[in-house]
Amino acid sequence: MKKKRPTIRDVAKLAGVAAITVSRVINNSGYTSDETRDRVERAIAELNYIPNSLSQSLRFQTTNTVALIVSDITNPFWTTITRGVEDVCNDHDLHVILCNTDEKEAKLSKYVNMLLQRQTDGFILVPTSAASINNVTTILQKHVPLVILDRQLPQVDVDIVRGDSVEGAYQLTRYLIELGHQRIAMFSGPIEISTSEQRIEGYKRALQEADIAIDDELITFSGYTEAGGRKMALHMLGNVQPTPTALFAANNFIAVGILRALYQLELRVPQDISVVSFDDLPFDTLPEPFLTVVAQAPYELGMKAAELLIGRISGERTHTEEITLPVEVIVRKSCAPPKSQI
Amino acid sequence: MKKKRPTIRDVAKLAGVAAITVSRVINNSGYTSDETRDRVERAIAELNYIPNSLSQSLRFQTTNTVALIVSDITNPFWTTITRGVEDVCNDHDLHVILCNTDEKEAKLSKYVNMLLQRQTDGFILVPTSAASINNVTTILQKHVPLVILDRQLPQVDVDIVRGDSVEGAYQLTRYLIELGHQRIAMFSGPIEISTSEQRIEGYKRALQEADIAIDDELITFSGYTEAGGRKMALHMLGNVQPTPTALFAANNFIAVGILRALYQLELRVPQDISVVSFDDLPFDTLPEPFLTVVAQAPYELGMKAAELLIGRISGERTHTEEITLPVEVIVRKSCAPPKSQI
DNA sequence: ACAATCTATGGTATCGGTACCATATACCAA
DNA sequence: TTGGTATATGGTACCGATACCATAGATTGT
Repeated sequence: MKKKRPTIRDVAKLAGVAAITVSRVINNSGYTSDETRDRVERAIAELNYIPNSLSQSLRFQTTNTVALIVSDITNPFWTTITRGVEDVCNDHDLHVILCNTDEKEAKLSKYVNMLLQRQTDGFILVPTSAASINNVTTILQKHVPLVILDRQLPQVDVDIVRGDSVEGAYQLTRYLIELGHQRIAMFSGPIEISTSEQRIEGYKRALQEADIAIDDELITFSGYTEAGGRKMALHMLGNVQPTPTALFAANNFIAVGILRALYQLELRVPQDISVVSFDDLPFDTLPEPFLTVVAQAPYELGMKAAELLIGRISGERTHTEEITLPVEVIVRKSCAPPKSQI
Repeated sequence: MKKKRPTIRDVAKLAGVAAITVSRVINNSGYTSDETRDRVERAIAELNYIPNSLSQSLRFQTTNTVALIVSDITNPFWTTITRGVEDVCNDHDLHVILCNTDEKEAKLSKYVNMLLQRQTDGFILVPTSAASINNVTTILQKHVPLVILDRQLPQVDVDIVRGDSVEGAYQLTRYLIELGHQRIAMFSGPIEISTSEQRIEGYKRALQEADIAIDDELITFSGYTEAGGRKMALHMLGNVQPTPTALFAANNFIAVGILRALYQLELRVPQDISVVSFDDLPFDTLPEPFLTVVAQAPYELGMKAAELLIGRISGERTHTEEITLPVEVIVRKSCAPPKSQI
């Protein structure tokens, strides 16, 4: 015997007016006499009435809600992006629904369907793999605004915001080469994801420019996770000869796995081996950050994506945009010249 | 000239049946002949129809949505809680809306109002201060299920899940005392928050038991932030005499600020000064975590909160529950006996 | 053979808020 | 006085899905 929440008609009855009059008072639209306004306001206060935005959304065909679908908010890279998206959206009275896919295509599909059913006004989405194209086209078919974040999808004409993976990987690899490294291992993320490919591309380009032969044995793949990094590091340092003198982690969590594996192998960083990472990791080492990284600007990525999306939603923009934000190498203490050269 | 999404009536028209028949096909309710079912399914496929859950929610008076309101998902403590909540909710086909208050009462109010208007089925909420009681009663007045997380509010009869702050602070302080520390500084969070009070209470109790006089100069307050920790540490070590030999951070972000301040002051941890923290901080120092902490189990906190909430929503439970989860001291490397005693 | 039951389908009202159109009074200008 | 406009309020339909009741043919039991 739960008491039902009061509706606009309950307020109207109590105030002795029609429902539409209450609506006018609430929204300050049309004409209302001071006296009626007063009575209505008293009735609203007495009943503790709040309007039901479900019915408003149903009428207006808009929910003022956008979805942000990322892989894993446990990673500070994504939480920072999230804050960027939220801050911009809140300024525009848009609410953000946050979803984690854990890089699973099935979870992505589930969320996309759910969110479409709920009449979400727009999507900011991180594809989990090339297969995400199905979900992307599902959204576009329904003419719902969509911005892709971080990872490219081939052959879809859609807005995208991302960091410059190729350039970042290139610069970081060059940095290692300039320190004297020749055997640099690349610990990549999943093979079908564009950021993986592009980071490998930048890595290869830097090697080629320096006339260093590319050894495919030095490139391995796994998830963008600590467990993946650890596994790859243990394998690489146990089985590949000659042993690499520097390790390139394709993201921050992979770097964590690598560092932990190296510790277990009793290899010191940077004295015995150098490590660099794509993406920064706050508090990677206290009191001072330790990892040399190429950092994207995640907050700005989120902001830009939100701005693009809002442009679409408002209808102010109709041409597709591809935004690539610059990255920055931050040199810290995880690298040294290779051991043999010291 | 945006094309409108197809409705159930469009499907019905195309299939040559009534809307209600389409509804029956979709929901597998009532009777439908194989032939009709076929026609309807073809029509659904052709139009790419998906049902509008807004109207369903309006009818059913339920949205299958719960809100999780925390202070800041940048802090891994809250993201981990979030994952616990999400995992349980997803198992029950509930969707989670995540909101950050940044510890600001105004943001909390804004979210609570918005979420109530959207007919959210339940709330899991971290109060920002004692003033949050207004928002809490607003929710309870509307008979919407609510579980308070992490921080107690006095004089409200409401479900709550939290870690054992008093006991945790007590144990951590005892640990320091056993190492020989007598002057232990407490870097607390905001003064009106229950976890602050309780951690101070545990700290004081341990001191009293050891017959160590409580020096109010050794207790300072600020936000649960890195900036707060830094500021408090610089003040404490510059102005208070005799200087404390051990520092107690009331949360992980305060600990970060402290460690960075100590680095700036060229004090080594633990050789020159010991540091402990409430709440763990993943990757606080790579490759191996460094801080000695008392850890709550954030994932479990989130799970428990979600379970309590679901019990309320389903109506299976009507009495209020207060759950206090145990905490655990994790000794690592940030503490040593006080310098003078070495 | 006839009622009872099963199977299949549709009409209408409803959830809560608001757009649209209608109505009615007051006031001013010509 | 007439007409036009500003002010104030209400009735009805609609957004999309579905519960409830109604209808009607097919099937079964006695």
